[in-house]
Amino acid sequence: MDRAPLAFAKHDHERCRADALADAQHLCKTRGVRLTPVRERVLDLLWQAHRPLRAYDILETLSAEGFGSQPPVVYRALDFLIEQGFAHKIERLNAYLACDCPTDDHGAKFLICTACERVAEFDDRAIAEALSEVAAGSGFMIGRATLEVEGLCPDCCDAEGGANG
Amino acid sequence: MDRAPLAFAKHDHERCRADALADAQHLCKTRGVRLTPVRERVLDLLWQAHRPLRAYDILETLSAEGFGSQPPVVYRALDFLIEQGFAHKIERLNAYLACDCPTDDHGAKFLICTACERVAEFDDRAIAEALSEVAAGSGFMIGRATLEVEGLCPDCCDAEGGANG
DNA sequence: CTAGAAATGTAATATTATTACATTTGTACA
DNA sequence: TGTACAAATGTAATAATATTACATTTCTAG
Repeated sequence: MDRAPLAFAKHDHERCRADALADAQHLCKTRGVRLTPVRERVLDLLWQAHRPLRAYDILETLSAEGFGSQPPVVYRALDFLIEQGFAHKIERLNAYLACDCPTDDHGAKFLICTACERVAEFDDRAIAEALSEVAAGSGFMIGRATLEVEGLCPDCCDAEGGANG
Repeated sequence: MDRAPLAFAKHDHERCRADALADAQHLCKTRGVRLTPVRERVLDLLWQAHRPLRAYDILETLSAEGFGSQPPVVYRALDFLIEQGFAHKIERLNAYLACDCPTDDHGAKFLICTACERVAEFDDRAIAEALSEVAAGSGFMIGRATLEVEGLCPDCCDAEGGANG
C-alpha cells in the first residue's frame, strides 16, 4: 500500500524535518516575516514529533529551554505558524501538527488514527473540487476548510482485522 | 439561489423544529433509548436556536429551568444527542448544532458563515465518494468524518460584494 | 540613534470539559 | 408488590484549553 499519506508511510523523518525547516526559513525571508527563535523552535518540535502536539506540552518544553512560561508564548508561536501555513490545528484533538501538504486548495485534510493516534495530512483534488462545486451551487464563498477523518490507519487496520480483516 | 442548504434558506423554523422533535422521540422509542426531559429540552433548545449553541449557554438555561447546574448536566445530554445523531459538535466553534441531515455517510459537513455566524449542515455525495476513495486507496478505515468550511454565506456574500461582487 | 512597529514576558482570567462519587429514577422480574 | 440492577441525574472539584491586558524588549526604517 504505497499510496498511504506521508505520515503513515515509512520515510526519513530527520530528512523531512530538515527540509521543512529550511523551506520555512526561506519562505519567511521571501514573505518578509520573521521566523524568530521561539517560532522556529515550535516548528522544529512539531516536525520532530511528527504527530500532533498539545499547546501546553509544547509550552512545557519551551519553558524548560528558557523561553517564556505563560500560555501566550506558545499560542502566539502557533498562530504565526498557522497563518504562514507551516502548521495546522487539529480541532478534534485540540492539538497542533506541522504541515506536510504545501499545496493550497484552501483546505487542510487529516486522517486521524484512533488506535495509534498518528495523524496524516493528505491532499485530494476530487474532494477539493466537489467542495468548490457545493460552494458555487449554494452561493457560499469558501474561506478555510478543514476535513478531519477519524478511523484506523493501515497498520492498525491490519492489526485489528487480522487474517480475515 | 434555491440550492442553499436549509439553514441559509428561508423556511418555517417552527415546523422543522416540531418535526425534528417528533422524529427524535420516535427514533428513541425504536432504538430503546430514553429521550429524558433534560435531553429533549437540550434538543429543543438547539432546534429553537437554529444555530450553534455553546455548552455553558445551554447549561445556564437548563439551570434556570430547574435542571442541574453543573457542566456534566449539559455535556451528558449533548453526548447522548450526538451519539444518537440528533446533534453535532462544531469543533471550530466549540458549539453544538441540531442535525438536519438525516443521511449517514459517516460525515457531518458544515458551512460556517464568519460574518453572520450562521451554520448550515449540508450533504454531498461527491465529497463522500471522494473521501471513500481516498480511504480505499490508502488503506485507511473511516470512522467519523467532519468537514467544517468557513466563509461567507450567500446573504453575507451579497452584502459584502455589493453591485460588483 | 531614535521613533514606531513587532515581538516577547508575565499575571490574571475566561472558556471548555472531565472525573469522581452520591443519589435518584426507571425497568425487569422474583 | 417490592427488590435488585442498570441507567440517569446532581453536585463538587478540578483539569485542559485559550485569551486579555499590559509592561518590556527587540527589530527595523529612516
